[in-house]
Amino acid sequence: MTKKSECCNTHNPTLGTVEFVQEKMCPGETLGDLAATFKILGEPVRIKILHALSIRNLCVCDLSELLGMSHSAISHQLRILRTSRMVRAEKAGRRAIYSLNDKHVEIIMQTALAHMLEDGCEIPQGDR
Amino acid sequence: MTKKSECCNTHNPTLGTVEFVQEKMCPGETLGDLAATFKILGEPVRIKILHALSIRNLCVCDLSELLGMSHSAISHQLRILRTSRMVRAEKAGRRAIYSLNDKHVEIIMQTALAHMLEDGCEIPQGDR
DNA sequence: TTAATATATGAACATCTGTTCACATGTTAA
DNA sequence: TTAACATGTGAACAGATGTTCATATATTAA
Repeated sequence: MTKKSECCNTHNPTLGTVEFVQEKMCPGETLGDLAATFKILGEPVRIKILHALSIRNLCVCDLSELLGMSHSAISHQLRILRTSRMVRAEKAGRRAIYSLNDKHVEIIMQTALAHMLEDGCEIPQGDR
Repeated sequence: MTKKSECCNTHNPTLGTVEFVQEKMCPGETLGDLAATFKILGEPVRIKILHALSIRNLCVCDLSELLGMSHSAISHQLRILRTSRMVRAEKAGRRAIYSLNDKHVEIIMQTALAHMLEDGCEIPQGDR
């Protein structure tokens, strides 16, 4: 019998397929956390902050100057990155020196960058 | 002399630091593209769609059933994933069978997942 | 042809999100 | 202490975004 779903009024999903995939899928919570991580990385300002911090530890003022944005805007974004444990701050006098909290984010960024550049963009020649 | 920046009214960035980092940074456009990629991955629904498609090719109706969402919502999200070349659709009768367009997205997701699970979450023990 | 199925899409709407603005806290210099 | 500096944060605002609703197109069944 074709399954009558609650969400689909008039459609008939492929028989057995949904159950098959559902069993093999990661928990929804895990995928949600994964999406949350990507969401934080999905903002140009934040990516630039993280990328800059991978080169050298910087204070708010340096980042503000580097990215051409107000201190407030930078500080708000840094708070998001702090909350998600991607960066940490260390007080040095009246400055707050920010640095990457671990190597994970950097590796994820580098992995994504490598795959992004691998095809489609600026490298027309390739062996397939 | 301390540099007077246009964006900073009263702050003085660390001398020479901004120039040093600026030279080593990737082009802003590249980082923008990277953020755009992450932004698409930063939505739970889209992550779930991509994850499901990494297990088996599925039609809109299957995804709708699997994720408990309307066909319209799924279709809208699939359009975003199609536009960004993460998935592709193949017509089979009146169905549209969706599949991952390349292996890059899957690898990026797996990399991020591995690093996410490595520490802090559900694995208290670890060798450092 | 007619009806049902499967998908696609524009418009409206509500929500989320990033920036600006104003202000507060804390530190250093005079 | 007083003034300048460096950062943090709440509120307001504007722009981005995802879902729903209605509708359109196309395919299959009757």
